[in-house]
Amino acid sequence: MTKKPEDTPLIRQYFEMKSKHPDAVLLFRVGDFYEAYGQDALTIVDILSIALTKKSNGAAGPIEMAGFPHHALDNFLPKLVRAGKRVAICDQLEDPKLTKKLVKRGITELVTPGVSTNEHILATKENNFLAGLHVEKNRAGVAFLDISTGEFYTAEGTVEFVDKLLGSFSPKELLYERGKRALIQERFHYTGARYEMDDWVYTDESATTRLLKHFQTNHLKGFGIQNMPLAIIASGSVLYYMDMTEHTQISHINTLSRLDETQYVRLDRYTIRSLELCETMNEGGKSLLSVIDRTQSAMGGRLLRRWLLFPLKQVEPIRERQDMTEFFFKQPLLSTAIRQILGGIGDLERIASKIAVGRVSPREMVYLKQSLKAVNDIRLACLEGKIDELEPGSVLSLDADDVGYMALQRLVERMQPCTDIRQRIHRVIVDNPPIALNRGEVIRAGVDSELDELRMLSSSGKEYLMAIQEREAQRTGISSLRISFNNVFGYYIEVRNAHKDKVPDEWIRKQTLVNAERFITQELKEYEEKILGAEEKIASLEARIYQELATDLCQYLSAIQANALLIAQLDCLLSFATTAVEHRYYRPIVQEGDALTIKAGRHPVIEKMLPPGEPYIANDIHLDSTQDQIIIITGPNMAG
DNA sequence: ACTAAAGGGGCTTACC
DNA sequence: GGTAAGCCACTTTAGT
Repeated sequence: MTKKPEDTPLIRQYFEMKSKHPDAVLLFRVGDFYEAYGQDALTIVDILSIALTKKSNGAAGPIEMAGFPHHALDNFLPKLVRAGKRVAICDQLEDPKLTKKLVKRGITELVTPGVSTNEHILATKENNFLAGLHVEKNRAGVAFLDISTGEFYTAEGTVEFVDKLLGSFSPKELLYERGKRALIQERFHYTGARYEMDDWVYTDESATTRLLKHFQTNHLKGFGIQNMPLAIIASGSVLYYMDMTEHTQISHINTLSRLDETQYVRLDRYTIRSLELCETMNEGGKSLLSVIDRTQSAMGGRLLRRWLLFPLKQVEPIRERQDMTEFFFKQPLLSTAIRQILGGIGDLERIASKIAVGRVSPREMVYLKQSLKAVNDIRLACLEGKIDELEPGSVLSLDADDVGYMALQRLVERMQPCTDIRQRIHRVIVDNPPIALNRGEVIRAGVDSELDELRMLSSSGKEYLMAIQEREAQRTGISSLRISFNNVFGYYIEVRNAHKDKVPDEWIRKQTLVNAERFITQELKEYEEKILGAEEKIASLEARIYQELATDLCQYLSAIQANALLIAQLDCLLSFATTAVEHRYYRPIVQEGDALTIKAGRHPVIEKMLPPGEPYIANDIHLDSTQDQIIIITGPNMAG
């Protein structure tokens, strides 16, 4: 009888984790490295072009292995995701020092094309939507979620309508019920990453429960979807997927917006593509978006793209946008000031999301503080005409009766000063913190007395080392004697070879370099212990205080998000005004009816693509539903 | 400018 | 029997 050769405990642990997500590549944290074994090793070697090696695996014989240090995850993870892989990240869950056995490990995140908070995977001015789809007969429900910004939308309607939404949102990943692959392939024109989930997820009850629990509410009326069973199921399936991919801290997803069929012109994917709204079909071309995008902020950029893909249908909201654009057009001083301030505003939406998922960096926190201050500056500039950024102390006189200004005021008044958040961050975090939170200098002095004491201890220890250096230099007569630090020996005394003979007997030689020798002494090691001990405590204390602040900020997420949306709108409107000035665009008169009249019209993209010096020949167009229903345009089809 | 070692777990091998 | 030393991906850093 032959016994099946046993894997070693580590490899067994790997395949245990692997069995939870068999369709994902598993990156397994072992010490400083993320490792993959067996088939996964072969896969990542192929995608990442790294070396294949092997790991001994007891009686079962060596197993394929590949890996990279944990700090390189940001480089490699996006490559795997872009190659269409689902990647399960498995981390160590306990301190290896506290156990003699194999360290406990667990999957902390499943990264997929549609679920990513990693900025190396995300495009700044583009959303990263995950879509959930549910079809029944001729109708379908759909939900779109961008976990990196917290935006969550849903809709229900004919298959044709939902297919158009898929075209406009262009999600990076599509979820649907297992077994419906053929049906979905036949009815929808989606080509990206897809994932099938169990049928029990697609029941009204399971979805409703999930939505109510997530939003902590008693009914779905507040979202206006109580009579949209397919939309409810689609939305619920998306939330289930968050759970499944270990994204459990998602309090930034705090509302579900119903996409209203009646408000927007529906564009299908062919129209979007052939009009080259966002992307061009040929090399070196320009999309309409790239020609008109003068937004300064990331969220403005994302909103402009959405405005372009969801053209308004109703006259009133169009006019309101036009009024505000015209106001900016007529106020170059204010516009310039605001544009400048906008340029200094960070990605509020994505910072808010990072706070929620617990991955905000110290530098992002300071950026948040500065950005919220900038929001308030814009508020004051628009409401009171204060343009300190441009000319300190000067105040513009704005026409209070201007319809555009009134609309702008209504928008800006909703911005929140967020003084609380700004003060909290300011009180706790230093002005120029490091990106990462590992070795100190993040928390401001005076925040915590224990921290201050430890810092004193550490710095006085260092001062004492300098005193030792001076004393020993005098005692031995070695003037070039230096005390310094490295990770191998800690603190040591370095002596140039020229003075080798003057070294006292009690010094312990540790290392010989080409033209110097390194020694330690009893005294040095004693102080080293004090200093390193203090530094270790400083690091853990700082981390604790930092986490407290980060958790505390979670209660303000919706205020930050509200500001982000208002800034995005303002940014888009200002971008329109900027483009209008630059390209000499005119404000079209929009009214009910079906006539279209263009006088001396120019195609925005073609005009930009002309070689320098070549004039654009503008042309007139008139179309309506009674007299001039058809016109024939000859030549290259570039009339727009 | 170039090279070698460290980084940290787990496993094997060598040695007492 | 236990313990110490060697190994291993990639990147960074220290040392030539």
